[in-house]
Amino acid sequence: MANAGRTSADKEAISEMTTGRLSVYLRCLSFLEAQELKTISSHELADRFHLNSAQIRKDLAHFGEFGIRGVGYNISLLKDHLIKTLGIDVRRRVVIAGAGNLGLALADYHGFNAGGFEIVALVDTDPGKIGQSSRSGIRIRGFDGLRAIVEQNQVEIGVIAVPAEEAQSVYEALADSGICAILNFAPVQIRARSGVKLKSVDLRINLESLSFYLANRDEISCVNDPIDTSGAEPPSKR
Amino acid sequence: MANAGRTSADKEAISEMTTGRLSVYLRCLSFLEAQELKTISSHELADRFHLNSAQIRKDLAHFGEFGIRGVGYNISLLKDHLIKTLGIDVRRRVVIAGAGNLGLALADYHGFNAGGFEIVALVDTDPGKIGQSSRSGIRIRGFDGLRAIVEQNQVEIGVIAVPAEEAQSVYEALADSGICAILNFAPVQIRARSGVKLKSVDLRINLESLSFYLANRDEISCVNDPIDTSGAEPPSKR
DNA sequence: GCATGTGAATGGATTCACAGCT
DNA sequence: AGCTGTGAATCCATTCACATGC
Repeated sequence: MANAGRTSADKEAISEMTTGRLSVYLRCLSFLEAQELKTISSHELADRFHLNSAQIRKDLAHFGEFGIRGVGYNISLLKDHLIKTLGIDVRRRVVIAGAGNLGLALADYHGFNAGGFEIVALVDTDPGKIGQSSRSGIRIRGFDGLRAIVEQNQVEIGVIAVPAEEAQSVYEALADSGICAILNFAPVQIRARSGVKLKSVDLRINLESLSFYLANRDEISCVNDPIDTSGAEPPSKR
Repeated sequence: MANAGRTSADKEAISEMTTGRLSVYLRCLSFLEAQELKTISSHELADRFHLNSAQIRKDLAHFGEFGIRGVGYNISLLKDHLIKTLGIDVRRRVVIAGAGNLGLALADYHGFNAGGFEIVALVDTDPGKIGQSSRSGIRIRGFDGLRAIVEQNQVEIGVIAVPAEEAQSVYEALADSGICAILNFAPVQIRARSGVKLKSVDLRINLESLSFYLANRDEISCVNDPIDTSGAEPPSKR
């Protein structure tokens, strides 16, 4: 297949700030495409979705020249490009560790079961849960069977949805099973091994942040925020 | 009540980066307190939890002088101080809009029902759901009754757990009902009104970020990340 | 001596503003 | 003309390093 410009093969070290925004742009583009729009300028995109046009251009420019000067960006072309860049043009299989409330909800969460992602199983140690299914039909299997599940289904992503105390050992087990990208929902700082990407989301922190606002709003210049786009840690300052 | 040093009454405009870390420090301190430790230096705290000691000191210094030079910080004193600063020394009541998978899971999620937060109800428009309860017993009530629920229970925080299309109007309804701090899980950029704090969490973005890593790991200097601490938007650049 | 609290220095990320292309 | 792509400028966050106080 002929590939205009470069592929994403330049090793410029893209920041997570940037990649997070790529996801946002992808959403915006899908929305616009659904409205039959053909092209859009970075300016209009910025206006519509409360973004900054220069930032959009800069983010996109990391991955090749994709706009047309004087015109803007072709919506569906750019969308496809972002899908490829984000690696969700191929199916990414996911296993969720922990079939508690959160794990079950994530398994049935539409955003986790569409657009390139497929949850192949939940795993849990509780014998009472094993063999059952989530509402939408994702099987709950034994935690022991993890490695087999991962191998048979080519699972690439693991989600940690277990209590804080177990999170570290579950991380290890997921990593041992061959998974090398892990999303952690337990409220602990997991000690990550190199080569196994870790991303942590702490739901409680967000509530606490709102509480802080409520407690201090008089003295605070109220600032609202866009979708959370994360920050990265300094390259292994061990 | 005598109040050593200042209270949090200096209007220095604390960044959300900072407040997010306060939550992290609070976790760490609770953990240490459970181990009967009495004091800790910023250095040791940094070592144990992979943080930066100067940053810890700077973050804490925003809220008064709380350490003792040559010694460190008194763990339980500092912990109490953080709890007050974060405003979770008083009970913060929460209502969740949307009794789908995510809403139900959040309602039963331990982190949302402890440490100062109390979920008083789920609300939904689906008549089939109204009257039922989540597994842990949170009632599902009609969306119409929102205002009454908010007033009777002094609800301060709203959580949006509805599909993207409905998120904006649910935001408006929550704001109209008197709530002024809202946590949004729908994958859309909500247009916030001033005076009503909005924080958005996009779960899908995190998966996409991992997918990006998988698709580009060869060309990327693998960097792992700490707990997501969010970023704030420029002060109303309307 | 040791650890805090903080100005100064560094490092990133965002924004500006314009050269260059269509 | 209009809009992209990008160096330069700005802003903000993190880190350093030391004066200050226990």
